[in-house]
Amino acid sequence: MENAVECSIEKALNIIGGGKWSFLVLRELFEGTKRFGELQKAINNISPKALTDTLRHLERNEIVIRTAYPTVPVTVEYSLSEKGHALHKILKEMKLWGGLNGRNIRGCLNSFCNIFNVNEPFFMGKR
Amino acid sequence: MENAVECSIEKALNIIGGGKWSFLVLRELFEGTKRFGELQKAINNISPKALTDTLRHLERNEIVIRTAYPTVPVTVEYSLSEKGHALHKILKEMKLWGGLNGRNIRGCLNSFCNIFNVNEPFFMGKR
DNA sequence: TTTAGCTAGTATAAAATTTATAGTAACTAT
DNA sequence: ATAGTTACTATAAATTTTATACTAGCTAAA
Repeated sequence: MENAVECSIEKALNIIGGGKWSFLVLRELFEGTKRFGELQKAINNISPKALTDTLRHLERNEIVIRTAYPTVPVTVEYSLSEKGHALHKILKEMKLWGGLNGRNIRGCLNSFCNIFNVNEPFFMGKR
Repeated sequence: MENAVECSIEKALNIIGGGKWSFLVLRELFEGTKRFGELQKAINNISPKALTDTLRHLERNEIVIRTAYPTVPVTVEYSLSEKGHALHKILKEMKLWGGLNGRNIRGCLNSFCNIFNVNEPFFMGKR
């Protein structure tokens, strides 16, 4: 277990989270404070467990702040810490790139697949 | 299977790859053209299968260009396409953030775990 | 002429992670 | 009493990732 050397990109990735949902949770929280149910509705196909795990991970890494209010039933709000807000530039560049380079590619590949009757090549695995 | 709506961030993430290795492969390729063996050596703990899968994925999405030379044994080089180069800004911001916010956190948490004898809280799962 | 070594991978099974599904507490509203 | 709310947890099943060994097609050394 030699974790000695770790570049800044690895550091960032490890803190943000290896999971595939972190960036999408962050995307939602950049819009402002949100509740569990709102996040679940906004993020397509995320399971409550995956959401809980992602939020806990981000919380432990001081990116997300969890605030529980003693209402009935309990109300829990999630927001970004300062460190979390600092991630905005990454997301911004990602959005820019996705907007410029992501156009129709998925649709094209899906069409390709349909026409030639081959496996969906877009993701590395099945969904 | 409704893939109808997809924000730019999702587009970017889907193209870059859900896998946990894509960003690290990209990091290496920003340094210039590299070969399979070089990438494997440079990226800690990546298995040849994971590397192959990641490279194929990036290739299919036109981010990485694979060039095979008919030498003996065969020589294969991987480099970034123009679209791949355009990802540089994302990586740059990630590196910046990681440099500023990633310092010692892992070490601190590991120490915390040792002292209080709790599970490693840094990753979402076990490694 | 066996032996080992190289590159760029595959094949397979085992391990780990992620998902789906159902269920929980502790209430409120009807 | 019944259904509905929120923020989750538990469990097993499905999927993904990893480890391990193996391949082709050569070269270079002993």
